[in-house]
Amino acid sequence: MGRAPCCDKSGLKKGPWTPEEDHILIDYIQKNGYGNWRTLPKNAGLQRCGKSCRLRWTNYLRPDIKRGRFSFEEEETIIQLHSMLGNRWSAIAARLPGRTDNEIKNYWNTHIRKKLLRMGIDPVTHTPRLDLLHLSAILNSSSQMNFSRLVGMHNLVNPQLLRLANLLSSTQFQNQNQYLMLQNNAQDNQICSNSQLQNHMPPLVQPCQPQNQDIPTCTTLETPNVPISNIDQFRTSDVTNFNPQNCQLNDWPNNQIDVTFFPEDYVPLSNYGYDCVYGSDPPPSDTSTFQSNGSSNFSFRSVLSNMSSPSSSPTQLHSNSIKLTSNSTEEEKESYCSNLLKFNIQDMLDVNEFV
DNA sequence: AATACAGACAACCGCCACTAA
DNA sequence: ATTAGTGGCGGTTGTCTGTAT
Repeated sequence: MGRAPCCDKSGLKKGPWTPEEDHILIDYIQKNGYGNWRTLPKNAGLQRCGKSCRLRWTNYLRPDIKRGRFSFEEEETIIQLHSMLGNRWSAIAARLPGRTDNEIKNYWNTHIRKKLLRMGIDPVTHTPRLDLLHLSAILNSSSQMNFSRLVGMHNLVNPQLLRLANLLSSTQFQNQNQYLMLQNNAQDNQICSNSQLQNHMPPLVQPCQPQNQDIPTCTTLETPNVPISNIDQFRTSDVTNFNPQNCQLNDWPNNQIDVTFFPEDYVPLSNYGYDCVYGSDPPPSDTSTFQSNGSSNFSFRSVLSNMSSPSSSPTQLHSNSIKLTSNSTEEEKESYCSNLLKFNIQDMLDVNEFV
């Protein structure tokens, strides 16, 4: 035999709380505390479910709640914590005094998430957009489907997108090692569970197993000869029968890519194309060819660690030449954030095209 | 001025781990 | 040992408000 039901749901009020109800709830809790939410509404004389009372109190009426806009420092903290903890809003809220999990969750979904997307960053993984990465996986999907076959896709997909995707694809195999290393570190430090960690790493190369329903599988592209000018069109195309095996072009020897495939001003990137404001390696001097076998020194890990490592922030974040305060304007803050997480690839193409 | 649309956020829903009975 | 309620959490929805047309 279990406990009695928490409340009889019939006849209980739902929807927005009135000031009178708030007053009753505050009064009651100030006098009696909030030990038992089941009996609280009845004792207080509220026609509400105990759960509703608890939510109203913890998310809105609690005296220690800080109302108003999030400061830039708070926003920065949320991003860092989210990169470590994922959508564990209560855990994030525990590190932001005066803020509730609900408030942080709302702020993330309405502000931060969109901001990261605008910057070309996947708000779930805190790495460059998953759709771009997945496209890179498509391109890298098998030994038979190497980079040279992109030429056959030129009229199907935005060439710039292909270039970006290939750029990212070159990092995939390296990421596997980094993932394993980070996983071990996470286990050692007990930062987060493996499943959480996986959510923060770029996908391993798993062709034909999309990580996200929105993302086409590798055997897609049914609408040949239809230029796809941006990623949204690509994603919404009816693409089911494309078979890379049917590509007619020969492979380039030694997996070396003709430099003419890249923009004239292209320079191989360090740090996976992230232009971290601190610690990025200088570009290699030889830019005549580009190795597509993942031998370049790009590193998403640097991004992840820069965003997630408590030691890297806020000190280093604040080391930027632009000093922001709580009074900084929204534009200043956004500009500052954009610089923090700027892609080098933005130098060679406009990522916003794909957002 | 009216309408449509988007953004913001409060509140609800459903699930899960814990635990009282 | 089992059952079922409680509290907590994350995801989603509903409503209000501001802005654009």
